[in-house]
Amino acid sequence: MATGERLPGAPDPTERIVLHVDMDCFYASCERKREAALRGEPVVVGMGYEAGETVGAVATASYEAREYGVESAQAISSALERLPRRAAHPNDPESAFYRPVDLDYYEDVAADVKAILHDLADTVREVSIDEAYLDVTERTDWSVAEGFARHVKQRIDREVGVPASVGVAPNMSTAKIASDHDKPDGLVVVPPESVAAFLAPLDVAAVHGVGPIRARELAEMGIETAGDLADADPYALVDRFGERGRELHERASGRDDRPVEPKGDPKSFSRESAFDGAVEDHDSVVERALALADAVAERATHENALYRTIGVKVVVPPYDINTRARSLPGPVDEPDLVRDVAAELLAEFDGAPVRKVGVRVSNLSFTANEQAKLGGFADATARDGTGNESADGASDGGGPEDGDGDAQASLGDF
DNA sequence: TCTGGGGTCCTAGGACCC
DNA sequence: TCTGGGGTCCTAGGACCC
Repeated sequence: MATGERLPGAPDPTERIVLHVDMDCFYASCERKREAALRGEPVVVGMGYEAGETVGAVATASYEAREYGVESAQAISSALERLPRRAAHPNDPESAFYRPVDLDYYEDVAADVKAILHDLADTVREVSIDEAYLDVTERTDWSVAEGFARHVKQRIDREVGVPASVGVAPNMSTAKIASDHDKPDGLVVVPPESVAAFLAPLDVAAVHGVGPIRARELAEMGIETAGDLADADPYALVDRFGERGRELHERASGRDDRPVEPKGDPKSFSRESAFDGAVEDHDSVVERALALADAVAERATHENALYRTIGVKVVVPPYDINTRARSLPGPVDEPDLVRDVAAELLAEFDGAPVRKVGVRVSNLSFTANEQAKLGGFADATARDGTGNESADGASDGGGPEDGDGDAQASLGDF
């Protein structure tokens, strides 16, 4: 069996020290950072709250707002039912501050946080705007890992002013579960010898990759805790869930050999937009799609990405998701083609009621890379891409990602 | 809770190739 | 002619995550 097999000479994965850093209700924390009046109050950040807007959802709710049942992905109307706007009820503590999503600002704040993380670890995997894994095996030791993690939290709080939860474990999967375990402002350390005991009592849903559907299927198999999952027959899991089944079994058992490595180039860019209710007028749908096509193409151009596949997504009532895609002979950067192909793919849905439409480009290749490979261009325009790829200091408009040229701030006290 | 927006990975079937 | 086996690419859909 695969358990414990390693290539000769490979480092023992059980000896790694991995941190998962998860910013608490990040968008709400950012709003609080620049607006002190929001501190300690229920805050809801979302789309569709502006005057005249009707479709929208909660992106992030502060923990105070969550107490009232407001949660992310919730429809605007539901959130407002639970917590009306503070503006309309100035003296009612059972009301919330609603703020629109301001992604540019959150990205600025996130960049400050990420700079600290890169300073504190040799390897950082930025998973999303508010989440990252750090391999700190070379920077600390299990005996002082808790102090190290506390230092990470404190630096973020002191230098940026937003709270984070941190999990420490011998691998990414367990570290992630650990950071989730005591949110917000959590700090959970799970040393190698405690992994199994830590995971066993947790609900299966705590395992990354178990959503509502799989949780229900697992329950039907009598599997309710991570311990049950770890004890289950892996073949039965593979039967039911395919390769995912094996993966879930490994994660629930606290095994995860994936190295912490920087995220590679993105695989796709997409934009989508919901209508207020279902729209039957095909021209309106196409019109919306063309705007999305332009936005997607612009994004790709800006990221120096060529695309070979263009696709659309059409959501029809009640909530059926249809996707159509077409691949081109070779990679291109041609905004007009994105428009044309999108419109053609949508023709099939002429006459159908449409709730939501989206446009996507995929099969990406990055021109900066290819030019570098061809070796022709002496210019130093290195990559960037949303992920990162700490090249030498280049950062175009996209995502400033200071390559850790001058890292090593030392953490004296450890 | 009747549903926003941006992503990732996996699977299955069909076409096509050797 | 009666039907093997391996592989790749493409499309569509599903589940999940933040």
